[in-house]
Amino acid sequence: MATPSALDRTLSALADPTRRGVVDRLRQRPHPAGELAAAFDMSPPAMSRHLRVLRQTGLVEENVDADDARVRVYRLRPEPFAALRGWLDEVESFWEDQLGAFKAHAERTRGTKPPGGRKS
Amino acid sequence: MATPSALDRTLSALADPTRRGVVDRLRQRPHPAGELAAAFDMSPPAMSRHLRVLRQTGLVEENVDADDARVRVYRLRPEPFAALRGWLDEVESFWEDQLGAFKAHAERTRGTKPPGGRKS
DNA sequence: TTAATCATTCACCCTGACGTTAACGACTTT
DNA sequence: AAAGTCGTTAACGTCAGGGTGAATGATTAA
Repeated sequence: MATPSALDRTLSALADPTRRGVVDRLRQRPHPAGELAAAFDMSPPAMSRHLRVLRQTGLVEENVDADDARVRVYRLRPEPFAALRGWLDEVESFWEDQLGAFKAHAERTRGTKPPGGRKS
Repeated sequence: MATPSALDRTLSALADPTRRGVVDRLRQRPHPAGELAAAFDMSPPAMSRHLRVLRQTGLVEENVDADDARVRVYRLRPEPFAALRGWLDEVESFWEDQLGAFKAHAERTRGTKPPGGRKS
């Protein structure tokens, strides 16, 4: 594939347990990179790469700590989550449609079997 | 990894473009495995493996066609999507909290409308 | 200035995921 | 019964993803 879509990258990023753990942890408060590495019992390079992935998908943003410029503080960003929700809404509208069609059908026919439409 | 969580498997399954394409396609109507393989220009074994992944996470279900027992028809299942939505709601509550705090602050500072609380 | 700290990138290994072709089982058709 | 079709599993090759330790850059502490 030419270039993975934003949704591709968002879902791949969130598929990794470590990265989703980071997201969950950042829900509480922003964290420095080193704290995250320690929290997940992982070497700094490994965590750095995870954070880069999250950064590249826009799931987190990096800021230099005001008191110590060596420290990079990470926090969540909302946009990719909103996009994921948008896709999920679309998919789940499937069942809304089904339910609506079923209700309409039931109302028309009164006490018959659910729709079993086939063939294209 | 002891055993990947249901959310892990759901997100990994959906991270693959082909599998998400299958999900998108199944939104229209149920499809036989062969139709899906053809639609994505992919060998039957490759599609079969994708479908197995989707099945194992509960994202799709397999049924034998009523007219031709060789044909396996796949359709979407709602549960894993609901679970994903649940997690997404939790994550996004982060910003609701932020917004709530901001609204509360604004309300303390000057007089504004009260927040419409919505908790699960 | 020199040493220590924070986080990154670099070079490398290694497992797992995805694709292919070949073989198989189940069913349908002739 | 024999041949053809649908879909799966088996065996194999390839490549990206994720881990490590070493080296680098930037900043702070001694």
